[in-house]
Amino acid sequence: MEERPLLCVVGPTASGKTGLACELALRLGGEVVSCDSMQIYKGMDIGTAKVTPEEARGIAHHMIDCAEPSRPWSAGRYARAARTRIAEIRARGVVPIVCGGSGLWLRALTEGLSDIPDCPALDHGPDAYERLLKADPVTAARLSPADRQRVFRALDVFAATGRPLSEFHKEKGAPLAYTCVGIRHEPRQKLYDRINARARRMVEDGLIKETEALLQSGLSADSPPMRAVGYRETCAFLLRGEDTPETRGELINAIAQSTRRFAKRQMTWFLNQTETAWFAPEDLITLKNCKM
RNA sequence: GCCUCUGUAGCUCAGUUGGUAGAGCAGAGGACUGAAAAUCCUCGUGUCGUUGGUUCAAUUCCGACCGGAGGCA
Repeated sequence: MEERPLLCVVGPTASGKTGLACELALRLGGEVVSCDSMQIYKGMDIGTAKVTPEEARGIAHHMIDCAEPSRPWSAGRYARAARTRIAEIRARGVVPIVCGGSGLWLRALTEGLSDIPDCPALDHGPDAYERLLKADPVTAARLSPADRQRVFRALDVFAATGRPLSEFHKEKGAPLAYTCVGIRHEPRQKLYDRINARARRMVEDGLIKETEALLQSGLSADSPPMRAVGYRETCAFLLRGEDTPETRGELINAIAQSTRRFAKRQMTWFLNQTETAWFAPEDLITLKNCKM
């Protein structure tokens, strides 16, 4: 079978990726493969804006609800699973359409990551950076000592394999043939308006109950999924224990604000780390009206 | 009407024993190889409310006026 480049719909949160991916799938006879580091988890629906049946219009979606929030996935695990799934979809003669806003996950899927064994996450203590300086000076040089997450990761790799992370990075992953189309709202305020409205809708649609249920299932408030935009703020709201119209308004504002910042980071990634063909939402309306 | 406090960056405020000012938040830009919706880096000139006075020099001291808060009538 001919391998057409993998079509990927990218862009910041709330830009309209889901709608575009479904529309394309409908026209191309495709199925959607999510590339979203939070929609992968069960029980996180409202806060991650997962596709609803109405939006999906019968289009099959993959790589959603694959994991329990208590057992977080990694970009590497996602890439392996998604590549397998994409191969299966293609084997059926169906066009896979990737849709998502998780930059690193998309890179892992499309470009591949270096082949590094699983390394247990350890607590490397306050002098982590000093130790990394000795173990892996190359990685240490490009990291800020304050970037504990990356410093710890580099030490994890060294502890588990005895090799510096920078050595692994010299061996690139295996890339796929792919092409990215992105949705870009200009001026940015247009996107922000959508984000603000969506934050409100999420709370109205039951984000608080959803978060409560996750916490009651035993998920810790500082587990990676609970630190996601929306859930983090809702946990703080729940902890405060005051549910009034005012505190709800504050919650909505807090969620909208961190979502805006998140969207900005996503745009920085896609603009600078990927080669994406950008379309304005207006152009996509035209696209929808023409025969493909 | 009188008295007291107050007016400094979009917001909350600090400060200048008189030499034109700085934090947090917000915002902007950036980085990014298994937590990535994460994590981290960089960026602050603003008639220091207005207007007179004192002074070599006032945002800083004094007066008046305007806005805000409180108190007394």
